[in-house]
Amino acid sequence: MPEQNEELKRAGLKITLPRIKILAILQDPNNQHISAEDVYKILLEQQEEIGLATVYRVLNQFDDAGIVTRHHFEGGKSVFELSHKKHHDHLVCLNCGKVVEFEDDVIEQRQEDIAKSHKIKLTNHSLYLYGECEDEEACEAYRKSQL
Amino acid sequence: MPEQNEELKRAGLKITLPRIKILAILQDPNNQHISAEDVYKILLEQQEEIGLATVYRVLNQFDDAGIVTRHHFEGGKSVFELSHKKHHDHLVCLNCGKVVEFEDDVIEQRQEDIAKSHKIKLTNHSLYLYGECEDEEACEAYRKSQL
DNA sequence: CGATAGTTGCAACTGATTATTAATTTCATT
DNA sequence: AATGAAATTAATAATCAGTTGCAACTATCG
Repeated sequence: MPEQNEELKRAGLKITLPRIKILAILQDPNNQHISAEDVYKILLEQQEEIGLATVYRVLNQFDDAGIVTRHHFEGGKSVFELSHKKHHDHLVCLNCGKVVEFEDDVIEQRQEDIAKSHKIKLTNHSLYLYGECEDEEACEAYRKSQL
Repeated sequence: MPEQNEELKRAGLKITLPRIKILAILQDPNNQHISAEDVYKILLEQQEEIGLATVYRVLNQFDDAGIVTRHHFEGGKSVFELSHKKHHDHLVCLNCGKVVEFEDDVIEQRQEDIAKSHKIKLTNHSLYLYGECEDEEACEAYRKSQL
């Protein structure tokens, strides 16, 4: 009974095969910031009998339970990542799709100040930086490795 | 021949009724940060014969021409605003939907630094702050005024 | 005015996500 | 280990925002 089951129990979710499998996929370091479709594809590759709707449903439950965090990167579809301990924002290369996580206390503080100055209590925010790797070699190599 | 026609001409677009009407709606101070659907609704209220697809097409053309800027607020659908001269970010009240524009040079600078430190050339970014008005009276009043 | 390239409205389509529902599975209790 | 209620599932249809193909129209230039 691996630690995944603990996580599910803590969230008040029954331990089912789809949930265990999906959680395992999310825990794979290669799959940080993954879309529902891509989770589904991996499950199919693993010969799992699962419906795409179940993947969406489970990811939403994980989000509600705080197990994962949903992000809306450019490109229309949601991506999910395991909830870390600490807050962070994202820097995305539009060429290779690489995602860098960062945290910046100065920015965080300014956001608070700005909200306060407009008499709004901040509940959350989304900050995404988009750009292009300066090292084109590495960028191209990474892009190819992701297909 | 109002100034709208100039704007369209400059963008290399023919001056047609749908484009003039849509541009006029965008220029109304009440309609900053408006969705395609809402533009369409206003046109219908004005007894205009127009298709929703045309609204989407025209807004995309305006975006390409730099006349409007597209934003992805929480909630799935895009909103558009007339392109201002200077860059700014947005602070949104999740209760009443009020949108406050702000600019902060410190944040802008930190973003540049962060991107540079990760060897990524920044092309653009999206920063949205979400919260709740502290003045609940005013918030509620504003919310009602938007229906 | 007449030609033509750009536009329009409609309807059908897409891609991402959610709702419905009948069947299956978990799990606390026998 | 067997049981049964409640939760969960797979499959399918439905939805929602946005796009596209196309025949009919129209702004603009000569």
